[in-house]
Amino acid sequence: MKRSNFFLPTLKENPVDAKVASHRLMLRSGMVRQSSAGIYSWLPLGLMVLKNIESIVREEQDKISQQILMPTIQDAKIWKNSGRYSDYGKEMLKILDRNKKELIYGPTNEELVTEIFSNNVLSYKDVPMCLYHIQWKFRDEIRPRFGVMRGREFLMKDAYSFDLNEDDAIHAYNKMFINYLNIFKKMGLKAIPVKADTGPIGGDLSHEFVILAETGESKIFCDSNIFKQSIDNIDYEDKSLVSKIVKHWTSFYSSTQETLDENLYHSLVSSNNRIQKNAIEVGHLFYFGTKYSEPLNASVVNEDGNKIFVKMGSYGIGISRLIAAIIEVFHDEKGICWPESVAPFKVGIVNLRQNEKNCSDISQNIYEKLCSTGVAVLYDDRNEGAGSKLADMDLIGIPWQIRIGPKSLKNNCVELKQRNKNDEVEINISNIVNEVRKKIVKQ
RNA sequence: CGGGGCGUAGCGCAGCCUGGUAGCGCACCUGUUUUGGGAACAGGGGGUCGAGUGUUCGAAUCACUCCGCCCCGACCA
Repeated sequence: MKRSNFFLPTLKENPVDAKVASHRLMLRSGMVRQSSAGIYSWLPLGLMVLKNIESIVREEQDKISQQILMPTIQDAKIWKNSGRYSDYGKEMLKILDRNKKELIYGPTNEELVTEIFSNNVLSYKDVPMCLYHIQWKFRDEIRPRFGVMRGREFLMKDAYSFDLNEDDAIHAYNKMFINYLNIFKKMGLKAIPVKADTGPIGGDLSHEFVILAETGESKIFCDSNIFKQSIDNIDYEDKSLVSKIVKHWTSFYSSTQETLDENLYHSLVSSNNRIQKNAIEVGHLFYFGTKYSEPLNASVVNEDGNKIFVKMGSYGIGISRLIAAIIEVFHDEKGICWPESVAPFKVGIVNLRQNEKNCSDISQNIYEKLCSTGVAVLYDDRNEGAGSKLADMDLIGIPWQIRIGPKSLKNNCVELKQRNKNDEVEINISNIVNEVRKKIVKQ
């Protein structure tokens, strides 16, 4: 993509309403624009990142679940049947259609997915089943803030598992647990599972996945050893291995403010391993058994011919919130520093002297070669001052920068710089494309 | 929902108290000179002053009503 053709309205100055780094940087880098309180439009750069995160989530979830797509608008009736129509209260956006039929804009999908299941799955032979979808949700938050971190409209991946018995259901829960660790790892994040409150979703087993960040809205308490643990891809059908891994991860004390047991915390974690920090919640697992399957009559007939209600769990990841969380973790005073896996472009070319033919020819040439090898590259071909082009490139956070100017062209070289490192290296023009490709593949 | 604050050009703000032709910086357009960390000069465009009602010869400015947005508290991916 050439910058001159790319819709990227960056801002030099800080919007006064944006209080946290991620919000400020998302506005300044032209990723989003606010449309209403807690409601945002996604501009090309922001949408690219959103799609990248979505792909990572999809790739992993496909290993243990099947993707569907449910509507944003739901019939209020199923919410009345589950009893949540009133429980959810004012957070739920209620709508009347032309026939005065009551609809809602979905804040989550337990009811709807349960209805789909109950209407279409009748036999124990069709479970276990796990379905997920990635869809916009709306929760009429009392106070939306911090940009997409706590928007009212947000993109969420939510998965739902259906099992015959509690043992199988826990296995589904555990698979999701490990799947989440892998998802966040792929985004360069160190997410930690925290024992959690179940909130209005309900149930008795629940973990939040959180990312440590100054601006996080919840406080967590945990054992620092949890950060030293690693996760690998595994065979999800190996029930005992899955359970063993989850047991291992949950053996380290971690809790939110709400579930903190101070005595237990102090007895299990030595004082120099205790971490008490702000964190951003980016994922949540719930096991809630038959809480929805009973009222919504989601049952299957088992081997003995008896009708049994399925045991369910639900599992969310805040896709749009993750962007904010990633920026909170990966930024500096100049702007965003994207992890490569989610970066909108892998490489940015900064032509420092657009109106010198030599610089422009070489820039254009490198740009074309990188494009033709499938590298996502943004070429800043505008006729702007070098300073402003460099500052802009730093702001939008592309991981690799190729800087092309007279200084190094004298040596037949261009400069390669990693966004989050200070050193830049001169590389011969004839090698630059291969060098960059090697670095990108290696990561 | 309680408490506080703010709505004037795309962004940041002044003007309002004390009513009298709507301003500044950045951004944008044209031209020239520039170019290694957000360039300089010259010229230019852009506003139903959040909306409505009232007071007045006259309202961005005063009064009332409504709306929107932000911040602080109790809920949540």
